[in-house]
Amino acid sequence: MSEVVAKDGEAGEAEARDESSPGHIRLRNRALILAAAEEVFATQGYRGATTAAIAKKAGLPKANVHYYFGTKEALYAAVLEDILGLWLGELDRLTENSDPATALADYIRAKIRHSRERPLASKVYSNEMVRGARHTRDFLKNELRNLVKDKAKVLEAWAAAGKMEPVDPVHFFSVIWAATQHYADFDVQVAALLGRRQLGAKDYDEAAETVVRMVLRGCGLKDKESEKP
Amino acid sequence: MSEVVAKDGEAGEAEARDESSPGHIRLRNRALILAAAEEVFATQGYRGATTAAIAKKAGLPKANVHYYFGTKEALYAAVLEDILGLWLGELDRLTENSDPATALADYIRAKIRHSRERPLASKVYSNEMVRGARHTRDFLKNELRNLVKDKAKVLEAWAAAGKMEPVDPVHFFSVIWAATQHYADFDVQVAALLGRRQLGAKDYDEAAETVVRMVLRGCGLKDKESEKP
DNA sequence: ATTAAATTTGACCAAACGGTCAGGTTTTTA
DNA sequence: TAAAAACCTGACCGTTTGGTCAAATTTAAT
Repeated sequence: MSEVVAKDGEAGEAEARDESSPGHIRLRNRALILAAAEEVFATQGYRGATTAAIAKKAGLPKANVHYYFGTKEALYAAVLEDILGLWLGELDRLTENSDPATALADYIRAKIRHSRERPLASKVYSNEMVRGARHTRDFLKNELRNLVKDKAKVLEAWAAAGKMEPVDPVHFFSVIWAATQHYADFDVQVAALLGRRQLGAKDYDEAAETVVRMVLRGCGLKDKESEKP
Repeated sequence: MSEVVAKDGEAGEAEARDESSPGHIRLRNRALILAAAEEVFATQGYRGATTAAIAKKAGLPKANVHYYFGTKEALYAAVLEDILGLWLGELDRLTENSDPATALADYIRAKIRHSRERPLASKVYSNEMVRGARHTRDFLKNELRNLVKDKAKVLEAWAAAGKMEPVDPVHFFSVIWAATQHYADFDVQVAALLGRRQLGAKDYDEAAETVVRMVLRGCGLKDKESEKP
């Protein structure tokens, strides 16, 4: 129903400025609720998330959640908006003038780091896609598609300059996103296969290097062991 | 709560044998309900799926669903059991004696075909993983982990024979699964990026070739353009 | 044909759900 | 400091949910 993005909300989960500034209560409570909602939506799904559970996790009464966000659907849209914001900024490293191997390796490592640091965001997004992207159709068809078109030009330029082999940009990015987000969405599965209770720093590093190697070689590039974040 | 697999259910969505055999009603109705449940669980999530919606899609009254499966959770477990069965059989192609490039390429193409033919199964599984694999913990830690250990030996043998470079088996399979299942779970996203309403045969073929190229080159193999299913 | 077993189903229930609201308290403004 | 705006929240409501059940019907076994 409601559509998302391009409304520029006020809180990205970060803190309000100092105390006792005009809207500091609103900012703080919205951030509390958004963080709680992200967790509950990620672990319970849209329908499984109850406003009562979100309120409890945020440490507020349920009516307060409705006071700030109105409906559950509006709260969900706000959570998604936060998440889609993260999505868009990360591809900046890929420019015609940068070195393909370095830029791609850094991008993949950044995506894996993101999977480690904000797995809940990835899970909410994954859930949204699996259920048919009802709240994000326009984002996919406009913002994200245009972004891929832009980056497709970069890939073409690199290929034209003989720096890499030509690739289909959509499938290229799809595989990168699938592989990197897998370590957030399926963390339980990977951990079980590795015989661990949780994934550790080393696991994420090895994951990143595996993906980097496959992607770089997949388009005719050599792994340069670039600087790791 | 309930655990899954290794109970060998009776219907894999297929038909009962002929009519008027002893348990033909049970078989037919269970299959109807399982198919309906897979669709509803895939598109609505566990909590979003209602027994009423499943019953309606199966063309039966709600009480009938409970008559055959007892609780919603038991029905969910039965659906998962069906799906996990598919999971296990597909890795058979990977044996020490087979050619790595051919076997891996065929396996990846089979996984992509699976994503195309049974996207709902993949979505139910994805949802289960994202939500923490509460019904599949034992499957992951036992059946699936042992399977990966087995196939790790095959990869080691191939590497020892100089047929490919050594790889971490868990990350290797994780990337393959992530990339292939992505075309089922995120079909809406890929379609949007390609500017289509739905993915077509050509899209899946190109996806498969992209993944095959990356995976084969990623472990030092040449693409042999093996027979496509 | 008779009985036993399996199947069908509308009606019903307690619990949980998203959402509302009136009346109170705190914060901000003037 | 007084008025206004923003914030808070227990209690409440209509709806939906998973699940039950008894009575009826159909199918299977003897």
